[in-house]
Amino acid sequence: MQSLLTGFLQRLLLRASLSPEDRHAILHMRGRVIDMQRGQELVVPDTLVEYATLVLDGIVGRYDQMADGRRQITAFHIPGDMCDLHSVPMPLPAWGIEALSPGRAMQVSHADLRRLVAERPAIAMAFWRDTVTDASILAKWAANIGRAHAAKRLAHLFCETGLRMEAAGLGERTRFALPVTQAHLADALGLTTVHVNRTIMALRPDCGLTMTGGEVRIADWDALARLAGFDDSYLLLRAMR
Amino acid sequence: MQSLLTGFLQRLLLRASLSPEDRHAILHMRGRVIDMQRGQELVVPDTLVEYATLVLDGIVGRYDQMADGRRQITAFHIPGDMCDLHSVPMPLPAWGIEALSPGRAMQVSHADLRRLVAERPAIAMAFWRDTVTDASILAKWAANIGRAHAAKRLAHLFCETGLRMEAAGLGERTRFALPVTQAHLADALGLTTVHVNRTIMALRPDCGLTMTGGEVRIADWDALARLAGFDDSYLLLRAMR
DNA sequence: CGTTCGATTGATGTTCTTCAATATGCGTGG
DNA sequence: CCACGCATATTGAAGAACATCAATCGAACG
Repeated sequence: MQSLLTGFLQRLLLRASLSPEDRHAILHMRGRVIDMQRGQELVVPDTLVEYATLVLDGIVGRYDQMADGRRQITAFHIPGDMCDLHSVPMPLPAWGIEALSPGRAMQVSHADLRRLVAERPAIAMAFWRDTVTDASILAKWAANIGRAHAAKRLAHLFCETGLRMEAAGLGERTRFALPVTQAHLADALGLTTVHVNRTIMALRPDCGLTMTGGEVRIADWDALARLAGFDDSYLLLRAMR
Repeated sequence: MQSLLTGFLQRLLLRASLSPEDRHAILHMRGRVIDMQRGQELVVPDTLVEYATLVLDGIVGRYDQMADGRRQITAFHIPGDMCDLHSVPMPLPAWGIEALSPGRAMQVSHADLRRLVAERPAIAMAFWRDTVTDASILAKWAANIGRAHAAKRLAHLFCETGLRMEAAGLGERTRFALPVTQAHLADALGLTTVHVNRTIMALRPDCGLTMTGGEVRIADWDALARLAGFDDSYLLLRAMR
């Protein structure tokens, strides 16, 4: 079980310092490992949850479901992310969480997490910081959706995901696995699948961007970052160093 | 100073239960009261902050500033909100905060807040919960911006603000002060001022909505809520009851 | 009384959506 | 091994929502 948790600990250590005892406590959390199918619901909106979900493999998405059937994805979670750590202080979320690709996850009970938080202030602060980081990314998504054109939105999302993957040790910023569909990208960016498709194809010659077989490759990172107006400070990767 | 803090305590108590000692500790926080002008910067992006800001009067906005001058407002903060409580665990935010109207605010030092959090686990949880509530609202904003047309976006924002005002004891959902400009609304909704103006005027006959002299009145709440597809669960007002 | 900021209006252009059809890949069962 | 079905990707044409540019109006304020 320990090896499954190293990714999560690594993520926390990006933005917090934890004592050996705290690290030990993180690595010895227990949970249930589940296999996920694409589209599988992990958290249903407005339903009480009793565990947080650590992504082990695959991509998981948080989304807002509208009455008319439209949906907005508000986060991509990559392996090592404890999605819905929010539910520890607030176990009745209005959003939903679902697997965007096949993969595996570990469900860690709120009872365990609350005990950890109560006994270890440094872990409490690290968890709080983790949800604040998530909020910082979400604010940037809102800005991207509200104020950028399609090409810039896509470019920004790919830059962000590349950096997050690299920071998590899951590839390079210019080459990483992102096994989601164009419809998922559309739901994340507030666009239609048709327009996402056309925009990605326009990005290929401009930035050497390809997305085939669930793998993203970025031949010209600088061109993509320039188009996106990308500034990584919102990822808070250096905030506590 | 106590009376200035009752609004914040009231806000926390919407979603948390605190012991008399905890309440006492909240009410006896100390801080510096400042007057705000419209447009005044409270937090500059990518700059270290050493205090959180409690809104006493007026409206405060969190925003993302893009390189090309465009800006996206990612939160409206009303009196009683401790904006940037996020900065307690993460004092180098990528976003900015500015006064959207004249008003007053109280700056509470991080040192005091961290001490409070370290000594009082219930307050730590209440603060964490507060930032999670903010994230829930932000996720809904992202969905609104990404997936709703202009009229629906505006209607949703007015419904949300009305309910939050009412919950904070600052008016009724159908009548409350919102002293922001149409340009602010545009920046919050990912639209232009021109389009906001035209859309508001279209909402007047449909939902009896008026916005004059910084005051919003909603004659037909049900029509507005229907248009917005409004469901208040994301405000988490009943989550901990 | 002029200045400034915000609200309003008009005309025109463009990004993106919508609707529809077709293509492609991939797993599954015959 | 091939045929089939399903999900995803791709392409085209037409229309709608919103942006842009530009001007005017109105109220607050020094």
